[in-house]
Amino acid sequence: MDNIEKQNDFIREIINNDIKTNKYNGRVHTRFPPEPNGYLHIGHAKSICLNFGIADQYNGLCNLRFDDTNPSKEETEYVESIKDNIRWLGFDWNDRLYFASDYFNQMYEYAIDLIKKGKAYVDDQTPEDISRNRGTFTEAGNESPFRNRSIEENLSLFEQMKQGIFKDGEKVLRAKIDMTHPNINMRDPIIYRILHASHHRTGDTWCIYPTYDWAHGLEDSIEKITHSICTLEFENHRPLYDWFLEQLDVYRPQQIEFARLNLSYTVMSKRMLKELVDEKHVNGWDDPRLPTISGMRRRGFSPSSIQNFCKKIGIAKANSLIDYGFLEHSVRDDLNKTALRFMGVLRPLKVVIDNYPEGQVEELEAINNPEDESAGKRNIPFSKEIYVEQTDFMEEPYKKFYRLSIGREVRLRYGYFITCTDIVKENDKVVTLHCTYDPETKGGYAPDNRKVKSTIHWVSADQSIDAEIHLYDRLFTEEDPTGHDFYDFKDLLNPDSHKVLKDCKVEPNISNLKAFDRFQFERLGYFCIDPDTTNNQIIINRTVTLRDSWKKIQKQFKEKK
RNA sequence: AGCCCCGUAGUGUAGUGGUCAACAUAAGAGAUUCUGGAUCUCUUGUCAUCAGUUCGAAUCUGAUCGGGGCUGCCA
Repeated sequence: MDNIEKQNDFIREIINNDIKTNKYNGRVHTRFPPEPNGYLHIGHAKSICLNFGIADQYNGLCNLRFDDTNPSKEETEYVESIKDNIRWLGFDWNDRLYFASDYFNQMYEYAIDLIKKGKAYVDDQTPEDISRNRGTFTEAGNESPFRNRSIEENLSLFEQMKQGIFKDGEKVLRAKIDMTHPNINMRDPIIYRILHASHHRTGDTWCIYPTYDWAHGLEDSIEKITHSICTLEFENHRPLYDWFLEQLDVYRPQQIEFARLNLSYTVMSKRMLKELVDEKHVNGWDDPRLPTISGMRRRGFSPSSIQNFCKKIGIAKANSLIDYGFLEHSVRDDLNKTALRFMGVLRPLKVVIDNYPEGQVEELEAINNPEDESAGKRNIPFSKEIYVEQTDFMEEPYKKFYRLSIGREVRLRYGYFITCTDIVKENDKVVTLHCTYDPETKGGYAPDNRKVKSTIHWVSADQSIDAEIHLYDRLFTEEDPTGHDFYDFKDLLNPDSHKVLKDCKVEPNISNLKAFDRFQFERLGYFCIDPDTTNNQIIINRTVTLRDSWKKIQKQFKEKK
């Protein structure tokens, strides 16, 4: 709560000022207005946290409103996924679920009002002519030959548009502003177009649909929004937003723009994400490699890690590119405090403890979360044959390698000290380690207080269970895959973004977990149970590795060579 | 080229005329530790440039340079 109070940015500053000057009688009412034409991504999460967060902070309200003004792109599937995602993130719109399509009648009436004021006209020009006559950045546009029709004619033509007399593209309704305006958006923008398409909610009731510019401000006005927060590309539309509401003489919210989120090594445009999904470069909208909310959930991100991330990146008007590492830090930070710990071996290497009694199985006590005592303890089975990680053994160790090697003693986490005495190779590959254990070191402590250089994780061979573990890496090989003029972003996909490990061994307690449960495999990283898990096949996704200073040492070692 | 927006450590954000420019993260060094994790300490900036206003400028003014957006019947 304290950090919420302290959170400040230029938008909250505007709100503070509006409250001070009593601009909206102290009211704060925001909205999150997704178009249901795709799945939500982390960029939307930033906007959700902003809009719902502001409402919370100021004891205001935040509406969920679907901006469904284009029937050709929108689907009910997306509506449901968006609602699920917002709820999962931890926000609630209560009973304020709205659709732009709920206001189609009202928007139509407003359009008639605008025509009656002599501020809108029906244009018969072809799309090509309209475009040509709009002018360019440096040249003014030309007025349409249909611009000065009488109000009566416009009214009747607009009525006929609504009745379906005309074909798509044959006529449009335009605002009558100024064809020489330096802001191209003000050069008689189109506010209604003919689309003989079935709408996901209104069906075939309408064949004319409002454009964004016409609809958005009206939606905000109807809902008595105070602060209409959107992204930077709408900055040049603000004069229009204000113009419409002023002409109509209705309640006026204020539009405020902020910079959208860019994350390195991924793409954040719905069009591109849809392309990746449709062309099967990824396995659906919830592919764990995608920055979609559904994908991140499946990958193992927690709602609070995403909320914290959004809070920490801040709100500003400067375009920026956030390092993917910052997102990783946010999950680690959250999961370190909350995730239960287990042991699992990704690439098993068999270890036979020669002096351990044949057939004996003992239960060893392990701590569930060293950061949270209340998480308690659990037992894990130990026996003569165990698996350790292949990478925890080196036949010819680097100078700074502290783990297993012939003659080396290490601690098995929550187990015993073991010393490697011999190795077995097949085709030059180490397949089995022979070790001895010190019975005095049960639980991981040596009575003589001798130290051991490292502690490694393990699972009992017979008592472990099999699992398929999926490892993920960045989706693209370039920091900004859309920033290249000569490459299509899909040419920059990382071919190694998804690896499947089929022979993993994990401790038996894992079988108690259910789909989407998040946990840590000690020393490896944070993981999550994949929803495709069945009774005979456990599938686990790796969210992120632990910070790995060994990787750095290794890199330095290789560079020195 | 016209209009609009933006330039503070590698990255991101704060700083709204007055102590050594703050915080987070990353990187590097050290301490500590039964996760090479976590934790703790230290190190890392011509505040885009130039000129002006002022006793005093990251903060105000102007110019320049650099980045982004805008010519859908998309949002």
